[in-house]
Amino acid sequence: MSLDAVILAVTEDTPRILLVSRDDGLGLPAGPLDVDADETLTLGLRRLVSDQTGVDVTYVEQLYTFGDSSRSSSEGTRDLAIGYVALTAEATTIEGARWTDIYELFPWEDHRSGPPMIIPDLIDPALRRWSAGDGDREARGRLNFGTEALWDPIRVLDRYELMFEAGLVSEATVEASEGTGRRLVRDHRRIAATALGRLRGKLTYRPVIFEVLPELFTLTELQTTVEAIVGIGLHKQNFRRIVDRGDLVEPTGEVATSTGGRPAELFRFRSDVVTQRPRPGFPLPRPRGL
Amino acid sequence: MSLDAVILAVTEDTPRILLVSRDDGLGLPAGPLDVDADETLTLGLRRLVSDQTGVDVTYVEQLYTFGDSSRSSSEGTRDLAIGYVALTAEATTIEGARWTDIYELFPWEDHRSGPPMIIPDLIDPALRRWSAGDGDREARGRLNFGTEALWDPIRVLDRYELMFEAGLVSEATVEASEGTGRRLVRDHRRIAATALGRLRGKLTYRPVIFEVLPELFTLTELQTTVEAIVGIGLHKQNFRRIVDRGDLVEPTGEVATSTGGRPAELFRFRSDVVTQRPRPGFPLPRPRGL
DNA sequence: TCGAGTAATGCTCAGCGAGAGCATAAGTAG
DNA sequence: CTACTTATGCTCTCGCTGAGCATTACTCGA
Repeated sequence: MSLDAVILAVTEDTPRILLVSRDDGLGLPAGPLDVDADETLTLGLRRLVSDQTGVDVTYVEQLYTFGDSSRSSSEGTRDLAIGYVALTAEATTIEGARWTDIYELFPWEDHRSGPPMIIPDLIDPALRRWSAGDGDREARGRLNFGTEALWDPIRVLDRYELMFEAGLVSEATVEASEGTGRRLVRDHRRIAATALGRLRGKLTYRPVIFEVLPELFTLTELQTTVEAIVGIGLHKQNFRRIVDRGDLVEPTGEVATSTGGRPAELFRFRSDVVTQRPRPGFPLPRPRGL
Repeated sequence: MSLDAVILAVTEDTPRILLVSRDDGLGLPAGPLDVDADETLTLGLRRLVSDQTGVDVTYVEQLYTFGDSSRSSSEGTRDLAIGYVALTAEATTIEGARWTDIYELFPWEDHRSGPPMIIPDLIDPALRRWSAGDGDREARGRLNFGTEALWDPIRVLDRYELMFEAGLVSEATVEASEGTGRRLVRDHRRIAATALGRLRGKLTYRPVIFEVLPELFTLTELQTTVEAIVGIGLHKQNFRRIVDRGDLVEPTGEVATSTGGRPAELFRFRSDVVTQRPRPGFPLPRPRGL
């Protein structure tokens, strides 16, 4: 039984995932649960991450338990893996661990400056070839990579699985096209996709974003951090309106010494929103067509 | 390592959970994974449910993996339990298994005819005693059981945990007040709460409701089934509008031989919505105040 | 010192969707 | 034929969302 951790931080508008070097390539921090030392699974995960990377995470959420027989190491046993997402402010790692832009793993997921070129240049043509004539495949292609108006940030796993089925991403045992992002060992890239989708969804109803922000921050920093994770650009004034009305932050009176332009006020997270509002978070623009 | 299943069906406007009799009381169908026989965890769960209850489920979704040391049976090992939600049309069970109205477990969750009396009569006073003077407790009480306008159907687990902390529900090792719903063995009632909340949320973006409906149904049957699970009443005409605009169903031309009143047309689920819309489901009325 | 540049913050407005109610149609039971 | 019941259609209002314009408060260079 192993614990696999997807650890995310955001620095300078870049969402980064913590990876470790293994014999067979890069992978997630992962390892067995120490049943003697760790009271809970969450504590086990924290210790494991700390041991392997030197990073202490602030937020932990269980993702999914993977246990198909394709994971079995030998007959009569079953390798279970419990996946986790964890958040933290970016910190220095020990030897063997490194922060990597998560969009290196999923280059089609970053739409902050419009749809990335990899979609029209590489994915769309490949999907067209893959689905030629098959109406169901065509519909899935359209839904997942079609018009920008239908783009749904949370469907990360659906898109990854579509790419996988179409032979566009490689996993440990399956070779596929090049140029579609960095591969990880075993099914770790798939777990990372699950994590990114889950986190994007969670942002809309829980204030988890503040786990990756410093104590004090400007509204612009808050916005660009949200955008980094969600992968789409947001309207500045409307974003402020959401923050205001949601009572998510409180002003501190201090201002940031900015570089050029009017100085921004510094804000602090109001942690008691969670006992005051049923779903405190950042509602994303809804994809059109329900 | 065990698999625990929360199996739900809806008959005659009542959401029912499938329970089995054990030495120490009622509980969820549960048992170990057969690593030889079952290729995947999901298949293992289906077999287990079928063996213990005689029911074949149509939809299975993994919920959560529980593994704190409080579950350990002995030193040096760890009892893991993977919880699942499953859906099916209600079917006859074998001896020892029975369908039970899920609101017998959570009587405060059924708001289809307004707030249930147990809230003002029993829960509110008890919570007031529990939180007397403590501002944070008071805020949590208000948020979870306060005004009907803030009632959020998906926060089932939050409410259960609040009840538990306030000594209002019993679990295996913890005695509490009477009259607050049927108890189950171990932490099975908590798992059921997790399942109900998850399912309510899922309804809003995935067409899982059709897993508990027959092939053909009227719009009223569809609505009452949704209401049964969500636990709140919905505006009839607006519900139709959602169904129409969401392209979730298609007319069959046939009509139901109803009892009294104008006959209703029969509809069928359009299963290809899932490849056409990013989030096909039934948006619930949002709680006010974000 | 002044003007240009840059970013923060304030305000407005059109369009859409959700919530709620009224009106009509099409059956059944006496 | 009438009263009753349920299904279905339509409308209207309000609030929220998306989008843009305007103003403020700084820095930097001429």
